[in-house]
Amino acid sequence: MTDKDPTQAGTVRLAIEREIFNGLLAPGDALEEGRLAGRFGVSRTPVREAITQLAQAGLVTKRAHKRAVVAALDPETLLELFEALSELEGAAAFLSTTRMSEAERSELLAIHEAAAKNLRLNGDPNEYADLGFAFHQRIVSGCHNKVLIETTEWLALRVLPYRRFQVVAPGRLQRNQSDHDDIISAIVARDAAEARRLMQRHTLEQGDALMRFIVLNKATHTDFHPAALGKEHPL
Amino acid sequence: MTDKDPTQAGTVRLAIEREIFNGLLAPGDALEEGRLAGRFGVSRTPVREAITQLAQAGLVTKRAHKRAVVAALDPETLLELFEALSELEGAAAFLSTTRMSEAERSELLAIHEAAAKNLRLNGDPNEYADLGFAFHQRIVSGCHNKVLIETTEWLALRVLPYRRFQVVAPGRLQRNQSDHDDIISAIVARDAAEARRLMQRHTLEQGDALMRFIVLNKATHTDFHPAALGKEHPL
DNA sequence: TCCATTACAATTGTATACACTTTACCTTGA
DNA sequence: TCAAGGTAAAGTGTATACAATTGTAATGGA
Repeated sequence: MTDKDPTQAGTVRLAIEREIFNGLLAPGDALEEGRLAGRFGVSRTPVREAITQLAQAGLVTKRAHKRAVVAALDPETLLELFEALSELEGAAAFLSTTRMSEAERSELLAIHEAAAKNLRLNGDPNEYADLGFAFHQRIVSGCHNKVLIETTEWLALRVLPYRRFQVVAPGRLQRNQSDHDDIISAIVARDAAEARRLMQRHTLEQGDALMRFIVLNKATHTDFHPAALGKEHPL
Repeated sequence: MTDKDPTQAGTVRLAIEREIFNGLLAPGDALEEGRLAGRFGVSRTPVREAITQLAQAGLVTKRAHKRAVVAALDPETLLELFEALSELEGAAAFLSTTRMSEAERSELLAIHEAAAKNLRLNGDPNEYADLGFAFHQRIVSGCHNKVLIETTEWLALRVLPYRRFQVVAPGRLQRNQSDHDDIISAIVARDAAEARRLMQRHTLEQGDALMRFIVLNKATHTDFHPAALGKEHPL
């Protein structure tokens, strides 16, 4: 997914992608080719190509003769996204249970334990979030099916701009950790079917939690504009 | 997926896509921007944009400063593709079992029965293939999850160029039909878990059959070049 | 005042020109 | 004959110019 593309179009694409994940560019924001070209110091051509790629990836939407905008997911689509993602991550967990190498499994355990330690000692929540992300990623990559991995990451990418809204609801982290506990247990016990079931339910619940937060906090889309969370918006 | 895009880039993209599915452009073939531009009577710019889109969709591969080529799937990737596809179609079957409307269900039944009739009367094999495709498609679309549908079709698209190699092995059609029988039964009985299991196994077996055929018939990739099956290759 | 129409500005879509990279061929030497 | 190097051809990447379309605001009439 993150191909080292020495071409300017590739560089610009990564830069825009980064700004979307950073929240500098939020869902609904317009991507003007001319401005971006000026900001990045290139011509419109590579910018246009970058936007085309992002559009195909689903991160921005683009209709003929209209300005491209960062993809804004309505609650329904967000729910569908998590439903599909839960199936894919569940499948990955199923396959990973029997396919992970010993090294991969112990790395997964190490990540899980680091997260547990962070939680016990009331560590940095951002670090905990990163560990949680790593946890999911290792389970997915453990299935050793490049197509499945790519597809899963492709979907996960689309919800990434919304992850920043994830609020730390009371008890949410503990619940998350205990879910991970159970998943680890199933994997260690080589119970693939159970790993699938737990992983799927877990991802689905994550989506529900995010959805609930967004629906509760929104009047219009602009209300949960990431830039409103502290970052100043660029021209 | 098939957006009506009045722009030339969109038209060119559809045209190239069509040629790939037709076999006019086969896996491994190079896509030269200049030639294509000449053939379609446009400049290189929209052609280039079309290729970028196809590359992002996975139908062609493109590296910097190298000619874009129609994606050639090695057997390993093909297997991975079917494994992932089987999970998605299984998930779709699971969801469709409870979500399909009465109309959708009866349409699915009608398709299934038409296929059965075709098989009984030794009808046109191409028609049977079309009905089989429709069968899968209805089950997928019945899940009412646009993201899941799009993702599934996206993967199915990538194996489409290879479907033409599907040989009618003896007893293969009967086996296919009996698989469909069982899936229908599970859906009618509202046994979602069983529908998932059967659908997943079925898709996986389809992939195995295709794989087996390809591996048996290939010495090099060019040996199962679609153009070799009758169509003359375009310059 | 309000709405429709129309002209103008802003932005996207396409063509063309050019720079840079890769590929292919040809030469040259052993 | 074959390998290595270099040179020309071909092809991609980017910039720029222009055409086509859309957004916007001003103007006129009711």
